[in-house]
Amino acid sequence: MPVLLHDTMTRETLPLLPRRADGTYGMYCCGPTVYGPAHIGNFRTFVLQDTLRRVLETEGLRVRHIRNITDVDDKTIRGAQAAGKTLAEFTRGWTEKFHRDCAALNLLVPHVEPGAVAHIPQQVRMIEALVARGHAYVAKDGSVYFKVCSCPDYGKLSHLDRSRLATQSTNSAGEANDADEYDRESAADFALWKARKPEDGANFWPSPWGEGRPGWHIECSAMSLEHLGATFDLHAGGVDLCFPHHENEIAQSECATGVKGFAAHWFHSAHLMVEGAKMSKSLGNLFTLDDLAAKGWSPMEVRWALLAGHYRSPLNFTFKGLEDARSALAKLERAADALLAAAGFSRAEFAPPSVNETQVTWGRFAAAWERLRDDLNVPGALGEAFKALAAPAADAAQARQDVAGLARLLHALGILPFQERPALAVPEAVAALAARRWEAKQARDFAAADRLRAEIAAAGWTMLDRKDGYDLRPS
RNA sequence: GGUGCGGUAGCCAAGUGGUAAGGCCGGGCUCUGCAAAAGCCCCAUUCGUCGGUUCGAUUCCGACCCGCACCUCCA
Repeated sequence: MPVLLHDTMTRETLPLLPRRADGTYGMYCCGPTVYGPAHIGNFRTFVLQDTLRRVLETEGLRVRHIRNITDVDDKTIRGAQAAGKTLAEFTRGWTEKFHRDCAALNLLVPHVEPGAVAHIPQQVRMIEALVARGHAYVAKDGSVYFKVCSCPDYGKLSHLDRSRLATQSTNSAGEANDADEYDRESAADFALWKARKPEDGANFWPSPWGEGRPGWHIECSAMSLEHLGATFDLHAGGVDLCFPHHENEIAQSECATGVKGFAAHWFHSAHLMVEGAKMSKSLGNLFTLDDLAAKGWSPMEVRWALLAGHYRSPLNFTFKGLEDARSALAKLERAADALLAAAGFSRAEFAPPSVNETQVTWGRFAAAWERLRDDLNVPGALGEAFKALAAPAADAAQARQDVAGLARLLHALGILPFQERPALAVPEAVAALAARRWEAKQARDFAAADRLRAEIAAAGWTMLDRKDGYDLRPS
């Protein structure tokens, strides 16, 4: 039974099967533009892509995962100039930050992470092919545009009517489109190569059409061709990329190579809302992982919260949702501990299964896995997992099966249990009060202990007693 | 206007032509100097509205209402 996933192009839920003879499953994911820290909206998409990859690998497929880094565009150039750095220095810094965040969220490292700047020749070659085949034209200033009307099935992914694309004037985005208004033959045509402008600074490259830089869409076409070939299994991104980015990629790639069927399957994840509102800088709700860490939320709690909804529905990210995630994760960890104890295992033995393991054991988590395999239904899978966990294992043998199944399931979800939560910085005064209260409690001076508890509460902290000590957390 | 997604308990969120998973919160009990935690139990006669098909619909069909997203460079 293969993994099933909804496909944007056909609008059907289809099996995910490798098309290559060698059995590898090639997936290309549109990665970040590295001009600042990625926010949780970006990470919802990357977490979902990572989860899909994990599910495919758990199913036994050998996945080849490509995720690009966009390291040249208006935003990166402006950012580098504002920071007084070269483009390469600037984007390297943000790429490294991105990698740290990905690691914290337990995202598997892609097999290749190609960058646009490192693939200029490939992009130029593809543009040359498009010009040679009559799918692109050179404008007066040396920019090159893709001729949308030369591609009869343009619009097949987003199901947009081509006749409307060129003529529409009342759409919401029509107004703010001056940046690329050079001298296109049609409003629907898009830039493949942008002629050098003064504001580009040192960021230009030679080409047959003069100095300049590649347009945005062409990088993914060139890099997917370079690393996966003219056709490959799956292409992923956020819903916003469906049009025009992915539509343009299809047009460029298929027209340049002459091979139809650029990507066999399209995986788009819905956007994230924050506290019921669209994320935007003006609302100040563009949280980064660091923002959330500063408020005491661990990356695993964030990952859980980001996975809490089905990928095709918009997810409303809230602090209540993070609290839910924290409680649910803690509950899962307790249940896992109980299972480990029943099986006679230690936490160290709660390891993900090896990829080549032939004996696939799901124990009582088979139903959860079925959910996951059917259109990446994470909420359904979690529901089944908790249902399975509600009753204790019948005996040690079942507990051992369950441990294997749960470990496998959590590995597929990328959930790492038993992570240390980062300790919050406790103010010295509060720490001192807590120490005094602990002493008072040990001396059974409960009146003093209660008084100190109240003082700690007044300072905004809650003291939680354990048998052998205590924890402090902001109240 | 076009295209798409969705409206299920206080919140989040699955799901099915046969009578509503799960998580969070809340309530009760047990345990416990107190507090918290934990364990156990309880918590939607009902699935946006109105029709239709059906022995039976939340699930299929139609209409309507509401929300959201995209419609040229935002994951």
